Amino acid sequence: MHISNKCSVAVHCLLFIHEYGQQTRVTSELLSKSTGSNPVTIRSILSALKKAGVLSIPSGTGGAVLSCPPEEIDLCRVCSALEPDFAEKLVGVHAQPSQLCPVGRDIHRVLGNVYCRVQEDLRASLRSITLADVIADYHQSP
Amino acid sequence: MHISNKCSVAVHCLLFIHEYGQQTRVTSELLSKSTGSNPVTIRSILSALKKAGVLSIPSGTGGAVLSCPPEEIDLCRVCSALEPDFAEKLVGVHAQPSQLCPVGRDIHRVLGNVYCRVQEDLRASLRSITLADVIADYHQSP
DNA sequence: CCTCCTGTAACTTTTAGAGTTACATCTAAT
DNA sequence: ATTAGATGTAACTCTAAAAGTTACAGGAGG
Repeated sequence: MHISNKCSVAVHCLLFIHEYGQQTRVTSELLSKSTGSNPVTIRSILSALKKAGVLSIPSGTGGAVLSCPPEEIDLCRVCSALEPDFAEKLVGVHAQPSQLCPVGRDIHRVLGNVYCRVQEDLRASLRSITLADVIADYHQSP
Repeated sequence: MHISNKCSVAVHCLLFIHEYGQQTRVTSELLSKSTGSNPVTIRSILSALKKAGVLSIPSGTGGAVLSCPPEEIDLCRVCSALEPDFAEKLVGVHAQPSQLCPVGRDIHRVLGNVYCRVQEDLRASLRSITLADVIADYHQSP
């Protein structure tokens, strides 16, 4: 029923890297402490973001830095990096409708058409929010 | 990462009831056969839709009928009936960020602001699709 | 009053997500 | 060169939410 919290952890990491990436070597260990997730999960998230061209990690020495201006890192890009077909999986579909029933035979096609619009709307919504927005919000007082 | 497939089963049931509710007594047993879900799950779904004023079920004798024109049954209403806070749960948030870290202390507030917009967009998207659309699609040839 | 249905509660099964352990590999510094 | 500290991944376990299952009380109509 929800997009996995990897997305939230990823945003947390990106914000952290933006704030401290210049001054500190931001390792998976450090991000693990800050997020409360374990280092392996962090590494798999950073690895996915790296493949998506969002950040880079000097091999051997470590320490993540953004390789893209925050305005160009939108949430759709982040979610896609973590889970390429996150939008398709948004709404679950029952697997075994009866093929003997006219409704059952057609329901997958019908739901596919319907959810397709919802998926595109979701992607558009996520595209409209960038890391720059998150950073701006972070710097506002509570 | 997804809205539970109850939503899909619910749409399946509503479509089935619209198509056959006049001629047949549509019981949870029958819907169970058509959807491939078990009767108790069906009953809990129908029960929720009943509370939302979408359909009615004569007590004792059974057999669901729509109590609302299909144009007024949108997917947001269906999802809300099944899971009142489905939109809030859309994107998972990591539970234990470090309170010792400036980013960790604020991340929940920031993510709340960000996801709020996504949630409202999702609701609007789901509101734009009604059972009438689903029925129209169903009656189109594949 | 007997049968068929719904409404629910309690328990079990399943499964996806996250955590854990382990280790190969790379780089820089000593 | 060797060592220390980092990433990249694979394999396994743990956990929690969703769905299935069993069971039974209660209403309506023949």
